[in-house]
Amino acid sequence: MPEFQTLPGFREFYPEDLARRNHVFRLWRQAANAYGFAEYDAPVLEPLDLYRAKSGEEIEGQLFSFTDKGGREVALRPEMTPTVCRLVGERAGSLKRPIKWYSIAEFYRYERMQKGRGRCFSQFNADIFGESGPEAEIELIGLLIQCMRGFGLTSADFYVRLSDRNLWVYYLASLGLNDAKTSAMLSAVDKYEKYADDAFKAYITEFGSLDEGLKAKVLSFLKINSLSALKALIAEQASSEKLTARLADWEKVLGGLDAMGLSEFVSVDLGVVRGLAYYTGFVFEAFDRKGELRALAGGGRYDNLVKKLGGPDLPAVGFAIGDMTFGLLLEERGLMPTIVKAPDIYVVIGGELERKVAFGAISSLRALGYSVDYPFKDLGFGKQFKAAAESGAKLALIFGSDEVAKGSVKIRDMAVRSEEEIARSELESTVREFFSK
RNA sequence: GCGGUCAUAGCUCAGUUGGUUAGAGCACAAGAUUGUGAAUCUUGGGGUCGCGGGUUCGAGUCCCGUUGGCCGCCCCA
Repeated sequence: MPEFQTLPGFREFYPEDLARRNHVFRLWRQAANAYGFAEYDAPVLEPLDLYRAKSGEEIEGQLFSFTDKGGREVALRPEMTPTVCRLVGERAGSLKRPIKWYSIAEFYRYERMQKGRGRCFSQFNADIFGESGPEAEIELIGLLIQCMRGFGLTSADFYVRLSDRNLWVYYLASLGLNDAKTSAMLSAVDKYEKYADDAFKAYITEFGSLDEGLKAKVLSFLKINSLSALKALIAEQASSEKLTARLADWEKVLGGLDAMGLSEFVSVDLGVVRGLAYYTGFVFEAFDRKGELRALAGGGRYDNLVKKLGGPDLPAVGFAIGDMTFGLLLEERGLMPTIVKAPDIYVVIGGELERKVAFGAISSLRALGYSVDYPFKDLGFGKQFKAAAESGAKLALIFGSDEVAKGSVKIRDMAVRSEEEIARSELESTVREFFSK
């Protein structure tokens, strides 16, 4: 056992682990690029107040926070949203809209570890600022789906549950609930899937009782799982113009996603409201179809947050995918590749004299961008060919005493085990030709 | 913050009612092998048995504590 252990909940990435992480990041970047999002990054350490302002004082218990040597209260970032709100807010006046940004970054939360959750993790974050209409939701949900589809996951593997806090607020208002009751009821809705009727306990504690008729209406709304069911319920209880008007936004979002060919990935599901109070419209979460894992991704509209954090009034919608649960899903589906780091070329060297000649060729091939490896110590040819085969190189070059004396080099195609002797002057062009096939 | 469970080599594990110097496979390295491919054989490095205390003539083994892993609860931006 090493004297100094890794801090609890932190991860180390040995080369194979990092190769897998890089693979995930690369496909996320590819998806974001395809959707026209620009990548940004920002400090890992932020003023503690940034998170207090967004989430309240109680957030501090779950942060890696401390006082720095200048007496500043700081925290390792637990999420990207406040940071990106600041970045965009500061330059909102000069950024072309819509502002479509993404980042891939590591985050830190001081909490208990569980499957799919650690104290440090990476997230892909994507946000659209400056568009209040549902067009932003279409684009963002499309990107979310592509971020998973790009790995070979299908609609049999995951889906996005789409809901809307506006609908809930309008609906509860039409049932006569005030703001306090609405917020308590949303919290109950959020918990209903897990706790069933017990989810209403907090509401009852706070407001004395829960009318059975009201509860039935809330439950029937919560169980809506299609646009037609939503329309029917609203038509039946049409007591709010806002509700009816909101249906047009739903038509747009679902219609847009359908036109993109993505409707099989999206379910209407008003049982999702997300716990966070700052969401102001559509909210969505991605889950594995089997329901074995915690949420893969989550997001929604937060039109008031940029302003709340000191920026201009700027509508926004965003989501994040965490790397831990997503990685578990890829592994379960056998979609996490075993990435083997192999050089293009392995060089077999006869001895000390030949090594000097070989170094010239190695250096020039490397300058051309080929990945070239060779043994540090003089080894028998048998060992070297074994090493060449184990390295995974596609080509082996042989600088033995015979070849060096003749000014030639043998070039061996490792896959078909065929060899050809060429003049050293032809090496670069021969290699180039081989790899262009 | 709470509960359950586990901890022996880089990895997977064995280790008798407590008894000599803690083992195996895989992996790694050297040699057999100074001109050709994942084999084979030989050899080697690598352990304060998570850490600390206790019981005992004697602890990897039993007891207590602690740290860490895993699983769950709370929470989940």
